[in-house]
Amino acid sequence: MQRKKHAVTIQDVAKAAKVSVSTVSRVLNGKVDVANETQERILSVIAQLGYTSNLAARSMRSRRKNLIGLVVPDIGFPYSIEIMKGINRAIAQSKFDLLVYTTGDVRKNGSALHEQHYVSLLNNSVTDGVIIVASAASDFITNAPIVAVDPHIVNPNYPYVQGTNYQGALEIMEYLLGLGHRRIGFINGRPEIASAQRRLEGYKDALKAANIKVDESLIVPGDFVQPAAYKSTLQLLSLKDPPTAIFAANDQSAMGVYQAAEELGFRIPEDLSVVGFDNISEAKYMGLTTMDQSLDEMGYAAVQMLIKLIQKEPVETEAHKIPTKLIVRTSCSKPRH
Amino acid sequence: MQRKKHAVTIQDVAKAAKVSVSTVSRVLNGKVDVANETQERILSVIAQLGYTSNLAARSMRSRRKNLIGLVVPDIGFPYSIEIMKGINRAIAQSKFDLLVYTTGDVRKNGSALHEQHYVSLLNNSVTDGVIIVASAASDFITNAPIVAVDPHIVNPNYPYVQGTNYQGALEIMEYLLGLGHRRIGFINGRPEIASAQRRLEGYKDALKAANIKVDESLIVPGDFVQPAAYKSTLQLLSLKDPPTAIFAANDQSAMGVYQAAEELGFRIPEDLSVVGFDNISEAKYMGLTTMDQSLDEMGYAAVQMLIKLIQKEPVETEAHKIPTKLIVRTSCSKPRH
DNA sequence: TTGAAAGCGCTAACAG
DNA sequence: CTGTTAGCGCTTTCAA
Repeated sequence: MQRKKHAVTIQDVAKAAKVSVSTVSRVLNGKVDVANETQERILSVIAQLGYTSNLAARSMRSRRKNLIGLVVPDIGFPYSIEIMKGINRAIAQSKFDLLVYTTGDVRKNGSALHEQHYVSLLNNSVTDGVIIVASAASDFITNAPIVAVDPHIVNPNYPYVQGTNYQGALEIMEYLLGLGHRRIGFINGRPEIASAQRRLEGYKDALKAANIKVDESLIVPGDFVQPAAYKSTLQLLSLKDPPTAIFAANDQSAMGVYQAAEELGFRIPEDLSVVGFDNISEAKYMGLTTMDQSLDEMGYAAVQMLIKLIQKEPVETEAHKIPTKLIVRTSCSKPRH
Repeated sequence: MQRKKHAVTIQDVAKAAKVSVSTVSRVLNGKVDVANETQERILSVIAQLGYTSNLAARSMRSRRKNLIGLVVPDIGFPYSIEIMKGINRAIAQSKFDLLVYTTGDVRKNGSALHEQHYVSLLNNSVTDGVIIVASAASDFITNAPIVAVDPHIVNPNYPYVQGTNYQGALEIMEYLLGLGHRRIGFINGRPEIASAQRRLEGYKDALKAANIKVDESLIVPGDFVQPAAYKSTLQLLSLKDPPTAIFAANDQSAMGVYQAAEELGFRIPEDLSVVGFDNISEAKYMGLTTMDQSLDEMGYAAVQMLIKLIQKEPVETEAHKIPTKLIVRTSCSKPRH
């Protein structure tokens, strides 16, 4: 059974070591001006009593906490997980620890409105800086620095890290066009989100550059989720003149495309070439080509950036762009006529 | 640019609303004894100033924080991620939020020794209770409750949740023995960890029950990681009388088995049946059979249990056992003679 | 219904 | 080198 002792405080330690609390505080914070003998006595008392300083109290008084905050709506979502992997990697190499705050569900606390709340919660007290994932706010009021990863809005007024969505979309299209595809379907993302907008722009611009008229009937909703993409793909593939290739705005929708294509008896990639934005580990088994958005690199870069801000080192003012990369594990096919 | 205003405190709110801090605190905490008029005035000032209460200060004074803590060494590791998925699910349904503390790397702060530290850090200040993953300590001193998920040691002195490792191993063996396998290799886990010990026991007991002598040369180290399992599998498969099936103690080592088997030209499952403990999403593409440890269920159950403890509701004193389940996506083969 | 004041556990001057 | 003291921002008696 866990001992439910009343938590031992710095006072208890001071009393037991027969010194004042300030002396204990000094050894706790590694100040040099403490006699060796006293220091050892205090240390041994601390060990003996199993004392751990009170996070809340300490945070309230000291400037530096060596703690970085992360605000995510949902830590079980693959998207969040990828970003967290990168953040974790960077944290492991740093002297900072990480405190992740989550409500477990975007809907539980209507994220958009409450982002500011959570950021303040951490940043005004326990954290030296905060990373916020997929933020929708255009502004944040904090005294400690903040860095956003893949913000939803287009030009936020705070430092952020994002992928090269437009460039990536261009590359996907160049790849497909290079194989000879002329009718390429596009499964759109959530239209209000910046990254989805950029991907769509890339799709359109690539077509224009190739002198192919944009056929709006080939652009269908997907909302970044599988069911919507599935439905849209069924629709796309039953056109009189169906596309020979499909570009899905993210990994979830690529899965939806796969599901629909399989159901209709289309083989991938022989009958239908599919490229999905974001990365899917099973992609190679499904014949999909993917455009890796390197979410983990974004998380990694965000931590680096935040640490610089915390240490007041210079940071390039322009957004950190993390390059996307095309992963052709199973080649797409040329269109059949 | 983020406004770096000095954080707005309850004092600022009080001043602006022309009331005392205690009155502000009252409306903040939903006390009833506040005049409607005052209440509304304060609320509007709060909104206007963008006030967020200081987590640290608040934690110091109040008993209930509606916050659950989670201590994990590494949030980028698949094992941790699975558990966190379940925890996230449970948190989403509850009124509690989650605060995850991680150093990013087991090695960064020699976990075993520091677990107590991190638990106290959270539990003595900001959280109402803590979940600790893969704990190695046999005891914890805290004033708030704690629940361990998959503890490393055998009989910890605190509430915990774990899988049915022994039972699962038996089932795997019964499955393989039922197919006719008689020489079954075992890739061991980390021998000091309870779950690995139970899996090995299951392996041995199943053999004994089938009147097959345990051949120690078929039990090889794997340490729960791919490289070690890979090496051991090479060794196993080059015996004069190699096993016809291999039972890997976890998913990572199953990957190592796959890699080695592929390299030596063994086809799975035709030439070699492989069952791995824990779950691998690509398993079905690789011909592997898996025993799902349901790490996410363990995380989910841990939250449920912790919430009951926090609310001082009764909890079965005996450990929560989460059943493992065999996933036969691609059947193993019968041994060839 | 409200305010004044005490104090949570800690750090940071300032004396000695 | 060490102790005394003053708060950090908040909740919570206790009076008014």
